Amino acid sequence: MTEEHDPARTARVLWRDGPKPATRTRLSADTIVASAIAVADAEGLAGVSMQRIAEVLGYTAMGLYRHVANKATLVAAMTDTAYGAAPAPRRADGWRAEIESWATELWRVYQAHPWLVEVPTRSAPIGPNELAWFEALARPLAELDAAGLDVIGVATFLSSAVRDLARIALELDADQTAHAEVLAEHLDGKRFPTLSRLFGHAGPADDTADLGPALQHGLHLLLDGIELRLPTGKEPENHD
Amino acid sequence: MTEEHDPARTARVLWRDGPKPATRTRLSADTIVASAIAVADAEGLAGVSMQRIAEVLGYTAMGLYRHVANKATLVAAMTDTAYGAAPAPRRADGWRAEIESWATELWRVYQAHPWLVEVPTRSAPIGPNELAWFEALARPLAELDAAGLDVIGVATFLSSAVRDLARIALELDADQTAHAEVLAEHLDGKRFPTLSRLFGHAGPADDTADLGPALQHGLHLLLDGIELRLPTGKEPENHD
DNA sequence: TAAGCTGTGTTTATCACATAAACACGGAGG
DNA sequence: CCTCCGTGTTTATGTGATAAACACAGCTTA
Repeated sequence: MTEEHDPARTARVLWRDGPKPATRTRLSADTIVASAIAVADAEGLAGVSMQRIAEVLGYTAMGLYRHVANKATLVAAMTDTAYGAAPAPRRADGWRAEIESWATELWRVYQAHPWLVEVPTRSAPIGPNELAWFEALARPLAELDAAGLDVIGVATFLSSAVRDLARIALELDADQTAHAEVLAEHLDGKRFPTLSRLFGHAGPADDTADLGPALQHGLHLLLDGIELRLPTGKEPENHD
Repeated sequence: MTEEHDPARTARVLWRDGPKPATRTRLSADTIVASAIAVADAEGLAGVSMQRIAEVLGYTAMGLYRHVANKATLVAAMTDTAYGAAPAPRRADGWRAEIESWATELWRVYQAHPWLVEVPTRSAPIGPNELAWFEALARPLAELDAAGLDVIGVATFLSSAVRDLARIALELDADQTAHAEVLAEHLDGKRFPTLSRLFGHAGPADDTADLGPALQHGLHLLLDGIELRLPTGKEPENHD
């Protein structure tokens, strides 16, 4: 069991609430986080160990602890940093376009930092960037005046879908053939009629590897559902 | 870096394709998996170590390796087992009800085995139960004859949302107050106008802790979106 | 039925990691 | 100049996965 991830301490790093900027210091939380992200980008979260990061920076593992409390904190900081600045509002484009673009941008973040989906998120560490992303999605939804729309609920639903779709897509990316084999071997038509028909005999690898389309499609349906609730019988147009 | 999770080997355990049932053996993969699930239910995935499980069963850690290859395999087996049998088809109830019920059942699985959302899913290990769950969702969708509906895409989208919503709900459950504090401290109205308005000053803890509603709501919208594509101008009814 | 083979569990050992504790060194303040 | 503190280092501990060699019980076969 890992040590008791202290959320308050973590928050202080995430929001740069540290007490003093310190003096003659070579290392800093920011450089550590940056290196850790670089390593994770290249080798996945598994490649990030205190020793490894220290080594990359030319220090010893224990040196890092002067700046980051513990590994959980480091990972939390990496995470929030990796999300980066949330997309700027684009009211002019209309709410649908804005939300679709939001989802696409988030998808790109996961492509750029695949390890984000591996981050064990025990005790949701909500950092500034993560919050800003959420805000950027909630705003257009909130301005919508759709009957009985639960903004937080929808926003959570959507963020969740994006994250998990990204996770699956990245996993398949990494492990396509093995996955396809197992499936091919066991996907018999009696037990799984629908799936075996849909996947056909070609195996699903190619179709499912890029979940971008699934995201677009699901999102589209969801937005159609929202549009239904807008005032005035404004018919949902065909957005294909 | 953990050892190279061999999917073929894992598959053999998941699908019980093992070569021989073996002879005079006290331990077995099934007992090991069962104990591991029990431990995980009680203490989370972090509580599951080879030593721990062995100890529970009255053996040494290395003894387990005669039956499970490695820890990744064990976890994969735990996972598929924990999902349990997929819900039986209920065509009579209509497709909406069937899908809503599917989501609810899956949500319950996550409540029963919270560690499922912690499972690091590198290289999607598709076991029989997982596949059956997916089939149970894909079937009603596939029978739907909705214009341009990407069944696999929607099914993936929905499963993803359920899993990740469950993850978030469980995390908040575990860590509510700390989370609320951080939020309360940093959620200023200038940077996050929408969020701070929606959350109000009460803090979001109570509202977001139970994501069941968010799931119901998002699902509802999604289904509305699907319903729009059904043949004949069959108007979506109000399912509140 | 005795000698070995094989399948099961054990002992021992290694290595990777996180992190605690004591220590060392260099500059800032008295 | 001496001392203290901040910053990084050395040393040490504990946990976990898992390799390798070993031990023992039955089954096999002669």
